[in-house]
Amino acid sequence: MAGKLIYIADDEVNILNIIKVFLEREGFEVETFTNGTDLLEAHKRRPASLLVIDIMMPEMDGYTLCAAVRQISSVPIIIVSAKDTEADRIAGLTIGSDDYLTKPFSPMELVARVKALLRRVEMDTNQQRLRTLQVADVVIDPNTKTVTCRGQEVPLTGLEFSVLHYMVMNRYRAVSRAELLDEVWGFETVVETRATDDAVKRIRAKLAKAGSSLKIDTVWGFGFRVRERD
Amino acid sequence: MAGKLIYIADDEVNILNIIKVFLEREGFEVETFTNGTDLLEAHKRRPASLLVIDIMMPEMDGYTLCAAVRQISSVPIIIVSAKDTEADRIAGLTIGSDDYLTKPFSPMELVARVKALLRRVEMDTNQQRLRTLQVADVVIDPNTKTVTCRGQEVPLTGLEFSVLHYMVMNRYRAVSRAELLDEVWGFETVVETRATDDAVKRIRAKLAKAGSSLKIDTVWGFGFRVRERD
DNA sequence: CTCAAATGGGGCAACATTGTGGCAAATTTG
DNA sequence: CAAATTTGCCACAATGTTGCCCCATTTGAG
Repeated sequence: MAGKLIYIADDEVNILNIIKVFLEREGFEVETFTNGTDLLEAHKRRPASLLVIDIMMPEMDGYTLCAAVRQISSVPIIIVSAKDTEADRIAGLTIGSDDYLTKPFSPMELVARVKALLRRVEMDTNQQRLRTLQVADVVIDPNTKTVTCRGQEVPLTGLEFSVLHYMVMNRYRAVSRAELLDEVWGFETVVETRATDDAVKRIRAKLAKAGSSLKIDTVWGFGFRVRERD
Repeated sequence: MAGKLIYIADDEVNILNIIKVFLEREGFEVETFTNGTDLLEAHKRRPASLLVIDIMMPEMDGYTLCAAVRQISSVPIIIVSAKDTEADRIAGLTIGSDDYLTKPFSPMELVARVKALLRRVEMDTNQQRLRTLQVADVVIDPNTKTVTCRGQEVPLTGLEFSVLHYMVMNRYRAVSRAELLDEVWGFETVVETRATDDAVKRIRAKLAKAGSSLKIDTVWGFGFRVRERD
Protein backbone atom coordinates (compact mmCIF):
# COMPACT_ATOMS: atom_id res chain seq x y z
CA MET A 1 0.00 0.00 0.00
CA ALA A 2 2.86 2.37 0.76
CA GLY A 3 4.90 4.18 -1.83
CA LYS A 4 1.84 5.23 -3.81
CA LEU A 5 1.68 8.82 -5.02
CA ILE A 6 -1.38 10.88 -4.14
CA TYR A 7 -2.25 14.37 -5.39
CA ILE A 8 -4.58 16.67 -3.47
CA ALA A 9 -6.18 19.86 -4.74
CA ASP A 10 -7.94 22.25 -2.34
CA ASP A 11 -7.82 26.01 -1.97
CA GLU A 12 -7.91 25.84 1.81
CA VAL A 13 -4.32 25.37 2.80
CA ASN A 14 -4.96 24.11 6.30
CA ILE A 15 -7.24 21.33 5.03
CA LEU A 16 -4.58 20.47 2.48
CA ASN A 17 -2.05 20.09 5.24
CA ILE A 18 -4.23 18.01 7.50
CA ILE A 19 -4.97 15.52 4.73
CA LYS A 20 -1.33 15.47 3.71
CA VAL A 21 -0.17 14.64 7.21
CA PHE A 22 -2.69 11.85 7.66
CA LEU A 23 -1.90 10.26 4.32
CA GLU A 24 1.86 10.54 4.78
CA ARG A 25 1.51 8.88 8.16
CA GLU A 26 0.18 5.87 6.24
CA GLY A 27 3.25 5.80 4.04
CA PHE A 28 1.87 7.55 0.97
CA GLU A 29 3.80 10.10 -1.01
CA VAL A 30 1.66 13.23 -1.15
CA GLU A 31 1.76 16.37 -3.25
CA THR A 32 -0.62 19.25 -2.74
CA PHE A 33 -2.04 21.85 -5.10
CA THR A 34 -4.16 24.93 -4.46
CA ASN A 35 -5.84 24.82 -7.86
CA GLY A 36 -6.97 22.28 -10.38
CA THR A 37 -4.79 23.42 -13.27
CA ASP A 38 -1.58 22.65 -11.43
CA LEU A 39 -2.79 19.22 -10.39
CA LEU A 40 -3.79 18.41 -13.95
CA GLU A 41 -0.38 19.46 -15.24
CA ALA A 42 1.40 17.46 -12.56
CA HIS A 43 -0.67 14.39 -13.32
CA LYS A 44 0.22 14.65 -16.99
CA ARG A 45 3.91 14.88 -16.15
CA ARG A 46 3.89 12.22 -13.46
CA PRO A 47 0.65 10.26 -13.06
CA ALA A 48 -0.46 9.72 -9.47
CA SER A 49 -2.11 6.61 -8.06
CA LEU A 50 -5.05 8.58 -6.67
CA LEU A 51 -6.45 12.11 -6.66
CA VAL A 52 -8.29 13.94 -3.90
CA ILE A 53 -10.14 16.92 -5.32
CA ASP A 54 -12.12 19.74 -3.74
CA ILE A 55 -15.16 20.99 -5.62
CA MET A 56 -14.97 24.69 -4.90
CA MET A 57 -11.72 26.05 -6.19
CA PRO A 58 -10.71 29.19 -8.06
CA GLU A 59 -9.85 28.94 -11.74
CA MET A 60 -10.94 25.39 -12.44
CA ASP A 61 -13.64 23.87 -10.26
CA GLY A 62 -13.61 20.26 -9.15
CA TYR A 63 -16.22 19.02 -11.61
CA THR A 64 -14.34 20.46 -14.57
CA LEU A 65 -11.06 19.09 -13.24
CA CYS A 66 -12.57 15.67 -12.69
CA ALA A 67 -13.94 15.58 -16.21
CA ALA A 68 -10.64 16.82 -17.65
CA VAL A 69 -8.69 14.13 -15.81
CA ARG A 70 -11.10 11.44 -16.99
CA GLN A 71 -10.34 12.45 -20.57
CA ILE A 72 -6.78 11.30 -20.20
CA SER A 73 -6.67 8.89 -17.27
CA SER A 74 -8.59 6.29 -15.32
CA VAL A 75 -6.88 7.26 -12.05
CA PRO A 76 -9.11 6.87 -8.96
CA ILE A 77 -10.62 10.17 -7.82
CA ILE A 78 -12.13 11.12 -4.48
CA ILE A 79 -14.08 14.36 -4.37
CA VAL A 80 -14.31 16.28 -1.11
CA SER A 81 -16.75 19.13 -0.90
CA ALA A 82 -18.68 21.42 1.40
CA LYS A 83 -21.63 21.04 -0.93
CA ASP A 84 -23.79 18.51 0.83
CA THR A 85 -26.94 18.04 -1.20
CA GLU A 86 -27.93 14.75 -2.72
CA ALA A 87 -27.75 16.33 -6.17
CA ASP A 88 -24.15 17.44 -5.58
CA ARG A 89 -23.07 13.99 -4.51
CA ILE A 90 -24.79 12.30 -7.42
CA ALA A 91 -23.33 14.82 -9.85
CA GLY A 92 -19.85 14.24 -8.49
CA LEU A 93 -20.12 10.48 -8.73
CA THR A 94 -21.67 10.64 -12.17
CA ILE A 95 -19.10 13.02 -13.62
CA GLY A 96 -16.41 10.43 -13.02
CA SER A 97 -15.28 10.44 -9.42
CA ASP A 98 -15.10 7.21 -7.46
CA ASP A 99 -16.14 8.61 -4.10
CA TYR A 100 -17.63 11.77 -2.65
CA LEU A 101 -16.94 12.96 0.89
CA THR A 102 -18.71 15.86 2.53
CA LYS A 103 -16.82 18.47 4.48
CA PRO A 104 -16.19 18.55 7.30
CA PHE A 105 -14.99 14.97 7.10
CA SER A 106 -12.91 12.79 9.35
CA PRO A 107 -9.33 12.52 8.07
CA MET A 108 -9.31 8.94 9.30
CA GLU A 109 -12.31 8.14 7.14
CA LEU A 110 -10.66 9.73 4.13
CA VAL A 111 -7.64 7.54 4.72
CA ALA A 112 -9.89 4.48 4.96
CA ARG A 113 -11.60 5.41 1.70
CA VAL A 114 -8.29 6.05 -0.04
CA LYS A 115 -7.09 2.64 1.04
CA ALA A 116 -10.33 0.96 0.03
CA LEU A 117 -10.16 2.53 -3.41
CA LEU A 118 -6.53 1.58 -3.97
CA ARG A 119 -7.32 -1.91 -2.78
CA ARG A 120 -10.13 -2.08 -5.34
CA VAL A 121 -7.79 -1.09 -8.17
CA GLU A 122 -5.29 -3.63 -6.89
CA MET A 123 -7.90 -6.37 -6.85
CA ASP A 124 -9.08 -5.52 -10.35
CA THR A 125 -5.58 -5.32 -11.73
CA ASN A 126 -4.01 -8.29 -10.06
CA GLN A 127 -5.17 -11.52 -11.47
CA GLN A 128 -7.37 -13.02 -8.88
CA ARG A 129 -6.00 -16.33 -7.78
CA LEU A 130 -7.51 -18.92 -5.54
CA ARG A 131 -5.31 -20.03 -2.73
CA THR A 132 -3.12 -23.04 -3.50
CA LEU A 133 -2.91 -25.69 -0.83
CA GLN A 134 0.21 -27.50 0.22
CA VAL A 135 0.26 -30.68 2.23
CA ALA A 136 3.20 -33.03 2.63
CA ASP A 137 5.08 -32.99 -0.70
CA VAL A 138 1.96 -32.16 -2.68
CA VAL A 139 0.74 -28.82 -4.03
CA ILE A 140 -2.90 -28.44 -5.02
CA ASP A 141 -3.69 -25.51 -7.33
CA PRO A 142 -7.40 -24.84 -7.76
CA ASN A 143 -6.65 -22.26 -10.48
CA THR A 144 -5.07 -24.66 -12.92
CA LYS A 145 -6.82 -27.65 -11.39
CA THR A 146 -3.49 -29.43 -11.15
CA VAL A 147 -1.76 -31.40 -8.43
CA THR A 148 2.01 -31.52 -8.32
CA CYS A 149 4.25 -33.72 -6.25
CA ARG A 150 7.77 -32.30 -5.93
CA GLY A 151 7.26 -30.28 -9.10
CA GLN A 152 5.99 -33.26 -11.04
CA GLU A 153 2.39 -33.16 -12.13
CA VAL A 154 0.09 -35.88 -10.83
CA PRO A 155 -2.49 -36.57 -13.56
CA LEU A 156 -5.78 -36.55 -11.70
CA THR A 157 -9.18 -36.51 -13.34
CA GLY A 158 -11.67 -33.78 -12.55
CA LEU A 159 -13.52 -35.88 -10.03
CA GLU A 160 -10.34 -37.09 -8.38
CA PHE A 161 -9.10 -33.53 -8.15
CA SER A 162 -12.32 -32.34 -6.53
CA VAL A 163 -12.27 -35.13 -3.98
CA LEU A 164 -8.63 -34.61 -3.04
CA HIS A 165 -9.09 -30.85 -2.93
CA TYR A 166 -12.06 -31.19 -0.60
CA MET A 167 -10.29 -33.60 1.68
CA VAL A 168 -7.16 -31.46 1.86
CA MET A 169 -9.21 -28.34 2.55
CA ASN A 170 -10.60 -30.26 5.51
CA ARG A 171 -7.40 -32.04 6.40
CA TYR A 172 -7.76 -31.27 10.09
CA ARG A 173 -10.72 -33.61 10.37
CA ALA A 174 -12.15 -36.78 8.95
CA VAL A 175 -14.66 -36.48 6.11
CA SER A 176 -17.57 -38.91 5.88
CA ARG A 177 -18.55 -40.67 2.68
CA ALA A 178 -21.98 -39.05 2.78
CA GLU A 179 -20.40 -35.60 3.10
CA LEU A 180 -18.11 -36.24 0.14
CA LEU A 181 -21.09 -37.38 -1.89
CA ASP A 182 -23.00 -34.22 -0.99
CA GLU A 183 -20.17 -31.75 -1.43
CA VAL A 184 -18.30 -33.19 -4.39
CA TRP A 185 -20.82 -35.25 -6.32
CA GLY A 186 -23.74 -32.97 -5.41
CA PHE A 187 -27.09 -33.51 -3.83
CA GLU A 188 -28.80 -34.64 -7.02
CA THR A 189 -26.51 -37.38 -8.25
CA VAL A 190 -27.59 -40.83 -7.22
CA VAL A 191 -24.60 -43.08 -6.76
CA GLU A 192 -23.61 -45.77 -4.37
CA THR A 193 -21.61 -44.76 -1.34
CA ARG A 194 -18.87 -47.00 -2.65
CA ALA A 195 -18.26 -44.53 -5.47
CA THR A 196 -16.27 -42.51 -2.95
CA ASP A 197 -14.11 -45.57 -2.28
CA ASP A 198 -13.44 -45.82 -5.98
CA ALA A 199 -12.34 -42.21 -6.23
CA VAL A 200 -10.10 -42.54 -3.18
CA LYS A 201 -8.72 -45.78 -4.52
CA ARG A 202 -7.68 -44.05 -7.72
CA ILE A 203 -6.24 -41.03 -5.97
CA ARG A 204 -4.20 -43.30 -3.70
CA ALA A 205 -2.87 -45.20 -6.67
CA LYS A 206 -1.83 -42.07 -8.53
CA LEU A 207 -0.25 -40.49 -5.48
CA ALA A 208 1.66 -43.70 -4.80
CA LYS A 209 2.77 -43.90 -8.41
CA ALA A 210 4.04 -40.33 -8.16
CA GLY A 211 6.01 -41.37 -5.09
CA SER A 212 4.20 -38.97 -2.84
CA SER A 213 4.35 -39.18 0.93
CA LEU A 214 0.77 -37.97 1.16
CA LYS A 215 -1.47 -40.73 2.41
CA ILE A 216 -5.23 -41.00 2.72
CA ASP A 217 -6.29 -42.87 5.85
CA THR A 218 -9.54 -44.75 6.09
CA VAL A 219 -11.68 -44.00 9.10
CA TRP A 220 -13.40 -47.32 9.55
CA GLY A 221 -17.16 -47.19 9.17
CA PHE A 222 -17.07 -43.45 8.48
CA GLY A 223 -14.93 -42.00 5.72
CA PHE A 224 -11.44 -40.70 5.08
CA ARG A 225 -8.81 -38.28 6.30
CA VAL A 226 -5.59 -37.10 4.75
CA ARG A 227 -2.45 -37.66 6.77
CA GLU A 228 0.32 -35.08 6.70
CA ARG A 229 2.92 -36.65 8.94
CA ASP A 230 3.89 -40.32 8.69
CA MET B 1 -24.01 -1.04 -17.69
CA ALA B 2 -27.23 -3.01 -17.94
CA GLY B 3 -27.48 -6.73 -17.53
CA LYS B 4 -25.23 -6.77 -14.49
CA LEU B 5 -26.37 -8.92 -11.60
CA ILE B 6 -26.62 -7.35 -8.16
CA TYR B 7 -27.34 -9.10 -4.86
CA ILE B 8 -28.80 -7.24 -1.89
CA ALA B 9 -28.99 -8.49 1.69
CA ASP B 10 -31.08 -6.63 4.27
CA ASP B 11 -33.52 -7.86 6.89
CA GLU B 12 -35.89 -4.96 6.32
CA VAL B 13 -38.04 -6.10 3.43
CA ASN B 14 -39.34 -2.66 2.49
CA ILE B 15 -35.82 -1.26 2.16
CA LEU B 16 -34.93 -4.30 0.10
CA ASN B 17 -37.79 -3.57 -2.25
CA ILE B 18 -37.03 0.12 -2.62
CA ILE B 19 -33.43 -0.56 -3.57
CA LYS B 20 -34.48 -3.34 -5.90
CA VAL B 21 -36.90 -1.11 -7.76
CA PHE B 22 -34.40 1.70 -8.17
CA LEU B 23 -31.67 -0.59 -9.42
CA GLU B 24 -33.95 -2.47 -11.78
CA ARG B 25 -35.08 0.82 -13.22
CA GLU B 26 -31.45 1.30 -14.26
CA GLY B 27 -31.44 -2.02 -16.07
CA PHE B 28 -29.72 -4.13 -13.45
CA GLU B 29 -30.79 -7.66 -12.62
CA VAL B 30 -31.42 -7.73 -8.88
CA GLU B 31 -31.84 -10.54 -6.39
CA THR B 32 -32.67 -9.91 -2.76
CA PHE B 33 -31.90 -11.85 0.41
CA THR B 34 -33.05 -11.37 3.97
CA ASN B 35 -29.93 -12.88 5.48
CA GLY B 36 -26.25 -13.13 4.71
CA THR B 37 -26.03 -16.89 4.50
CA ASP B 38 -28.36 -17.08 1.54
CA LEU B 39 -26.52 -14.32 -0.29
CA LEU B 40 -23.20 -16.07 0.24
CA GLU B 41 -24.60 -19.33 -1.11
CA ALA B 42 -26.11 -17.59 -4.11
CA HIS B 43 -22.83 -15.84 -4.86
CA LYS B 44 -21.00 -19.14 -4.76
CA ARG B 45 -23.47 -20.67 -7.18
CA ARG B 46 -23.74 -17.67 -9.48
CA PRO B 47 -21.33 -14.80 -8.78
CA ALA B 48 -22.87 -11.33 -8.91
CA SER B 49 -21.24 -8.17 -10.26
CA LEU B 50 -21.83 -6.25 -7.04
CA LEU B 51 -23.17 -6.81 -3.54
CA VAL B 52 -25.14 -4.44 -1.32
CA ILE B 53 -25.00 -5.59 2.28
CA ASP B 54 -26.69 -4.38 5.44
CA ILE B 55 -24.66 -4.53 8.64
CA MET B 56 -27.33 -5.50 11.09
CA MET B 57 -28.83 -8.79 10.08
CA PRO B 58 -29.88 -11.92 11.94
CA GLU B 59 -27.71 -15.02 11.68
CA MET B 60 -24.69 -13.59 9.91
CA ASP B 61 -23.95 -9.88 10.33
CA GLY B 62 -22.66 -7.72 7.52
CA TYR B 63 -19.06 -7.58 8.70
CA THR B 64 -18.81 -11.35 8.90
CA LEU B 65 -20.50 -11.72 5.54
CA CYS B 66 -18.19 -9.16 3.96
CA ALA B 67 -15.13 -10.94 5.28
CA ALA B 68 -16.48 -14.31 4.17
CA VAL B 69 -17.12 -13.05 0.65
CA ARG B 70 -13.64 -11.54 0.46
CA GLN B 71 -12.18 -14.95 1.18
CA ILE B 72 -13.50 -16.24 -2.11
CA SER B 73 -14.15 -13.24 -4.32
CA SER B 74 -13.08 -9.72 -5.21
CA VAL B 75 -16.61 -8.67 -6.08
CA PRO B 76 -17.38 -4.99 -5.29
CA ILE B 77 -19.26 -4.56 -2.00
CA ILE B 78 -21.29 -1.61 -0.75
CA ILE B 79 -22.25 -1.67 2.91
CA VAL B 80 -25.40 0.13 4.01
CA SER B 81 -25.96 0.59 7.72
CA ALA B 82 -27.84 2.51 10.34
CA LYS B 83 -24.63 2.61 12.36
CA ASP B 84 -23.31 6.08 11.70
CA THR B 85 -20.17 6.56 13.75
CA GLU B 86 -16.80 7.24 12.18
CA ALA B 87 -15.51 4.02 13.71
CA ASP B 88 -18.25 2.00 12.04
CA ARG B 89 -17.56 3.46 8.64
CA ILE B 90 -13.83 2.92 8.94
CA ALA B 91 -14.35 -0.63 10.16
CA GLY B 92 -16.61 -1.40 7.23
CA LEU B 93 -14.20 0.00 4.68
CA THR B 94 -11.24 -1.70 6.29
CA ILE B 95 -12.87 -5.12 6.50
CA GLY B 96 -13.11 -5.21 2.74
CA SER B 97 -16.08 -3.21 1.52
CA ASP B 98 -15.66 -0.62 -1.22
CA ASP B 99 -18.18 1.90 0.03
CA TYR B 100 -20.22 2.60 3.13
CA LEU B 101 -23.57 4.34 3.08
CA THR B 102 -25.44 5.46 6.16
CA LYS B 103 -29.16 4.82 6.59
CA PRO B 104 -31.37 6.54 5.82
CA PHE B 105 -29.79 7.06 2.43
CA SER B 106 -31.07 8.36 -0.86
CA PRO B 107 -31.81 5.52 -3.27
CA MET B 108 -30.59 7.75 -6.07
CA GLU B 109 -27.26 8.16 -4.36
CA LEU B 110 -26.97 4.42 -3.89
CA VAL B 111 -27.59 3.97 -7.59
CA ALA B 112 -24.94 6.58 -8.37
CA ARG B 113 -22.44 4.81 -6.12
CA VAL B 114 -23.26 1.43 -7.61
CA LYS B 115 -22.64 2.84 -11.05
CA ALA B 116 -19.43 4.56 -10.01
CA LEU B 117 -18.10 1.35 -8.52
CA LEU B 118 -18.97 -0.74 -11.55
CA ARG B 119 -17.41 1.92 -13.76
CA ARG B 120 -14.24 1.67 -11.70
CA VAL B 121 -14.05 -2.09 -12.17
CA GLU B 122 -14.75 -1.61 -15.85
CA MET B 123 -11.98 0.96 -16.24
CA ASP B 124 -9.50 -1.23 -14.42
CA THR B 125 -10.24 -4.30 -16.50
CA ASN B 126 -10.23 -2.30 -19.72
CA GLN B 127 -6.76 -1.06 -18.95
CA GLN B 128 -5.70 -4.67 -18.56
CA ARG B 129 -7.16 -5.56 -21.90
CA LEU B 130 -4.84 -3.21 -23.80
CA ARG B 131 -1.51 -4.46 -22.50
CA THR B 132 0.56 -6.53 -24.90
CA LEU B 133 1.20 -9.96 -23.53
CA GLN B 134 4.07 -12.32 -23.98
CA VAL B 135 3.96 -16.03 -23.29
CA ALA B 136 6.41 -18.65 -24.43
CA ASP B 137 7.65 -17.52 -27.87
CA VAL B 138 4.44 -15.68 -28.66
CA VAL B 139 3.62 -11.97 -28.43
CA ILE B 140 0.00 -10.86 -28.37
CA ASP B 141 -0.75 -7.21 -29.16
CA PRO B 142 -4.36 -6.23 -28.46
CA ASN B 143 -3.89 -2.83 -30.09
CA THR B 144 -3.03 -4.19 -33.51
CA LYS B 145 -4.81 -7.48 -32.88
CA THR B 146 -1.79 -9.38 -34.08
CA VAL B 147 0.00 -12.41 -32.76
CA THR B 148 3.64 -12.96 -33.56
CA CYS B 149 5.78 -16.00 -32.98
CA ARG B 150 9.50 -15.21 -32.96
CA GLY B 151 8.85 -12.07 -35.00
CA GLN B 152 6.76 -13.94 -37.54
CA GLU B 153 3.07 -13.09 -37.64
CA VAL B 154 0.57 -15.84 -36.96
CA PRO B 155 -2.49 -15.24 -39.16
CA LEU B 156 -5.40 -15.57 -36.73
CA THR B 157 -8.96 -14.60 -37.46
CA GLY B 158 -10.79 -12.14 -35.22
CA LEU B 159 -12.50 -14.83 -33.21
CA GLU B 160 -9.35 -16.88 -32.87
CA PHE B 161 -7.47 -13.83 -31.69
CA SER B 162 -10.10 -13.03 -29.08
CA VAL B 163 -10.12 -16.56 -27.73
CA LEU B 164 -6.34 -16.80 -27.54
CA HIS B 165 -6.08 -13.35 -26.01
CA TYR B 166 -8.61 -14.21 -23.34
CA MET B 167 -6.92 -17.47 -22.49
CA VAL B 168 -3.50 -15.86 -22.31
CA MET B 169 -4.82 -13.03 -20.13
CA ASN B 170 -5.96 -15.79 -17.80
CA ARG B 171 -3.00 -18.07 -18.33
CA TYR B 172 -2.55 -18.67 -14.62
CA ARG B 173 -5.78 -20.62 -14.49
CA ALA B 174 -8.01 -22.97 -16.42
CA VAL B 175 -10.85 -21.36 -18.34
CA SER B 176 -14.14 -23.21 -18.76
CA ARG B 177 -15.94 -23.52 -22.06
CA ALA B 178 -18.96 -21.72 -20.62
CA GLU B 179 -16.76 -18.82 -19.51
CA LEU B 180 -15.18 -18.54 -22.93
CA LEU B 181 -18.62 -18.51 -24.48
CA ASP B 182 -19.74 -15.76 -22.11
CA GLU B 183 -16.65 -13.61 -22.31
CA VAL B 184 -15.65 -13.99 -25.94
CA TRP B 185 -18.81 -14.88 -27.81
CA GLY B 186 -21.02 -12.84 -25.45
CA PHE B 187 -24.07 -13.64 -23.38
CA GLU B 188 -26.52 -13.25 -26.27
CA THR B 189 -25.03 -15.51 -28.89
CA VAL B 190 -26.51 -18.96 -28.89
CA VAL B 191 -23.93 -21.47 -29.99
CA GLU B 192 -23.04 -24.97 -29.01
CA THR B 193 -20.38 -25.43 -26.39
CA ARG B 194 -18.40 -27.27 -29.01
CA ALA B 195 -17.88 -24.01 -30.86
CA THR B 196 -15.10 -23.34 -28.35
CA ASP B 197 -13.48 -26.61 -29.32
CA ASP B 198 -13.56 -25.53 -32.91
CA ALA B 199 -11.87 -22.24 -32.18
CA VAL B 200 -9.23 -23.93 -30.06
CA LYS B 201 -8.72 -26.55 -32.72
CA ARG B 202 -7.97 -23.87 -35.28
CA ILE B 203 -5.73 -21.88 -32.97
CA ARG B 204 -3.75 -25.01 -32.15
CA ALA B 205 -3.31 -25.78 -35.81
CA LYS B 206 -2.05 -22.29 -36.63
CA LEU B 207 0.28 -22.16 -33.64
CA ALA B 208 1.68 -25.56 -34.58
CA LYS B 209 2.13 -24.49 -38.18
CA ALA B 210 4.02 -21.42 -36.99
CA GLY B 211 6.27 -23.73 -35.00
CA SER B 212 5.34 -22.13 -31.70
CA SER B 213 6.09 -23.75 -28.39
CA LEU B 214 2.88 -22.36 -26.95
CA LYS B 215 0.45 -25.15 -26.26
CA ILE B 216 -3.19 -25.17 -25.24
CA ASP B 217 -4.01 -27.97 -22.82
CA THR B 218 -7.53 -29.24 -22.49
CA VAL B 219 -8.81 -29.68 -18.97
CA TRP B 220 -10.98 -32.74 -19.32
CA GLY B 221 -14.65 -32.09 -18.71
CA PHE B 222 -14.00 -28.40 -18.06
CA GLY B 223 -12.22 -26.28 -20.61
CA PHE B 224 -8.73 -25.15 -21.57
CA ARG B 225 -5.51 -23.71 -20.21
CA VAL B 226 -2.46 -22.30 -21.94
CA ARG B 227 0.78 -23.94 -20.96
CA GLU B 228 3.88 -21.83 -20.50
CA ARG B 229 6.35 -24.46 -19.48
CA ASP B 230 6.80 -27.61 -21.51
C1' DC C 1 -12.71 -66.72 18.66
C1' DT C 2 -16.41 -66.18 15.19
C1' DC C 3 -18.98 -63.79 12.15
C1' DA C 4 -21.02 -60.04 9.86
C1' DA C 5 -19.92 -55.83 8.03
C1' DA C 6 -16.61 -52.84 5.84
C1' DT C 7 -12.82 -52.06 2.89
C1' DG C 8 -9.24 -52.75 -0.93
C1' DG C 9 -7.98 -54.27 -5.49
C1' DG C 10 -8.57 -55.74 -10.18
C1' DG C 11 -11.27 -55.54 -14.02
C1' DC C 12 -14.84 -54.09 -17.06
C1' DA C 13 -18.35 -51.97 -19.59
C1' DA C 14 -21.31 -48.09 -20.06
C1' DC C 15 -21.00 -43.61 -20.64
C1' DA C 16 -19.11 -39.03 -21.58
C1' DT C 17 -15.84 -36.04 -23.65
C1' DT C 18 -12.73 -34.64 -27.07
C1' DG C 19 -10.12 -34.73 -31.73
C1' DT C 20 -10.69 -34.76 -36.74
C1' DG C 21 -12.13 -33.97 -41.31
C1' DG C 22 -15.60 -32.24 -43.96
C1' DC C 23 -19.26 -29.19 -45.15
C1' DA C 24 -22.38 -25.47 -45.73
C1' DA C 25 -24.31 -21.23 -44.10
C1' DA C 26 -23.00 -16.74 -43.00
C1' DT C 27 -19.95 -13.05 -43.47
C1' DT C 28 -16.46 -10.32 -45.44
C1' DT C 29 -13.81 -8.77 -49.29
C1' DG C 30 -12.69 -7.31 -53.79
C1' DC D 1 -22.18 -9.81 -57.27
C1' DA D 2 -18.73 -13.37 -57.07
C1' DA D 3 -14.93 -15.18 -54.60
C1' DA D 4 -12.72 -15.99 -50.45
C1' DT D 5 -12.86 -16.50 -45.74
C1' DT D 6 -14.81 -17.50 -41.48
C1' DT D 7 -17.23 -20.29 -38.36
C1' DG D 8 -20.64 -23.27 -36.43
C1' DC D 9 -22.16 -27.86 -36.74
C1' DC D 10 -22.16 -32.79 -37.74
C1' DA D 11 -20.67 -37.62 -37.86
C1' DC D 12 -17.53 -40.66 -36.39
C1' DA D 13 -13.45 -42.32 -34.31
C1' DA D 14 -10.47 -42.21 -30.43
C1' DT D 15 -9.88 -41.69 -25.84
C1' DG D 16 -10.80 -40.86 -20.93
C1' DT D 17 -13.73 -41.48 -16.98
C1' DT D 18 -16.26 -43.71 -13.49
C1' DG D 19 -19.68 -46.53 -11.24
C1' DC D 20 -20.26 -51.17 -10.20
C1' DC D 21 -19.24 -56.08 -9.61
C1' DC D 22 -16.74 -59.82 -7.58
C1' DC D 23 -13.89 -61.56 -4.26
C1' DA D 24 -10.14 -61.53 -0.96
C1' DT D 25 -8.85 -59.35 3.18
C1' DT D 26 -9.41 -56.58 7.24
C1' DT D 27 -11.89 -54.86 11.18
C1' DG D 28 -14.59 -54.66 15.24
C1' DA D 29 -18.44 -56.36 18.11
C1' DG D 30 -20.24 -59.88 20.94
